[in-house]
Amino acid sequence: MDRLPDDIVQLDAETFASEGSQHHREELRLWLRLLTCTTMIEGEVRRRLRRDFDVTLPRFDLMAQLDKSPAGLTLSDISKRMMVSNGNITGLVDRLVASGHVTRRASETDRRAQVIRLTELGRAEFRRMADAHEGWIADMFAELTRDGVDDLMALLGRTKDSVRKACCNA
Amino acid sequence: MDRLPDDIVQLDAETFASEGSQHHREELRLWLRLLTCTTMIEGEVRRRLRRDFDVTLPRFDLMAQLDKSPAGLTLSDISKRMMVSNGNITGLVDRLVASGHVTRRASETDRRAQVIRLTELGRAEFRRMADAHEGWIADMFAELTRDGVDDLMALLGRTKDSVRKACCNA
DNA sequence: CCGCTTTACTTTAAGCTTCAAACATCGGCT
DNA sequence: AGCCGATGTTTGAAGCTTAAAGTAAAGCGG
Repeated sequence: MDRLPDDIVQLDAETFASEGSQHHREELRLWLRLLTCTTMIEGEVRRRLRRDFDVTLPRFDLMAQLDKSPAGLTLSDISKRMMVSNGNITGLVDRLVASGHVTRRASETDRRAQVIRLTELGRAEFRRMADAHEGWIADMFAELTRDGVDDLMALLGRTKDSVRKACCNA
Repeated sequence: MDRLPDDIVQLDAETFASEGSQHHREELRLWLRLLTCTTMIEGEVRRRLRRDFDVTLPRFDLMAQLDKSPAGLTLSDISKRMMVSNGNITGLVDRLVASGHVTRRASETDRRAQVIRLTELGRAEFRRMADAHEGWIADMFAELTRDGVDDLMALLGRTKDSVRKACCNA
């Protein structure tokens, strides 16, 4: 019987009126923390890529995708994998072609599509950057234990599934 | 004495030639997964903010900071809290002033600084958006258990500390 | 009080990003 | 063959973002 007042208090506090119809504070805090972690790492990687290799993060990311697919990728492929809009990729590729890091060539099977590939220069530069990059990332996660890394990996896997369900309702 | 060979093997594997000087693959995969989660959520939030409220994510984020600080914030405060460059905030605030969502006023104690505050319109609109936003986030994390949320929170807390040490060497 | 460093902000150039609209091509269907 | 919805790409406008350089004011140590 003396449990009830506690529940009421929780819903009745001033937080209720000012916050919204439900208390999803925990998830919100979780999201903000997730965003903070990503922003911190991303910012540092961006800074170091520019400082050490004079390259932007989007250029690096695009080259990373191409490095994983030696047969080449279409603009749409790249767009899906990088999770950015397709119009974005057009300009990014334009600039990478101009600097000699990638090539565009017409697809042989689809006259709408173009296949983008790393040039030798592009691949060589990417390898150098990727080496350094891998070390930076390792450093940033260095304080996590082996189990910490595994646990985080698993939890983020579940998060990804959860987000996918909520967004694509699939 | 028989420890030595193991260390050599570690550096001598074929991963060495193709990957870099150490195998930090796990951390790299973890980072990519973290980035994927954030990108998915951020993209969906951006899309919904635009669709339902015709507002951009940076504008929403800035208003969120101001909502948390009713006394107002200087441009530098905002810049630090949002973890974006200071030049960025100038333009963002300009546009928010133009649309009547925030006010700039000179600081009374520091003639260099300006205090930015939400207007009544800004606060009202932010509240509406924040309500919806909180629900969206809750939905996206809905498949995580209570413990999952707590564990993730804790692990990301440790990650944040680790990143901070690696970046600011402090 | 002067000079120096730091802090607050603005400006510019270059690049990134999205969205929406336009266009070409593809593939299936009749 | 011809239509039609889906897919691949480009374009343009608006806005976001950073880095770097510049101005102004604050604060500190002589």
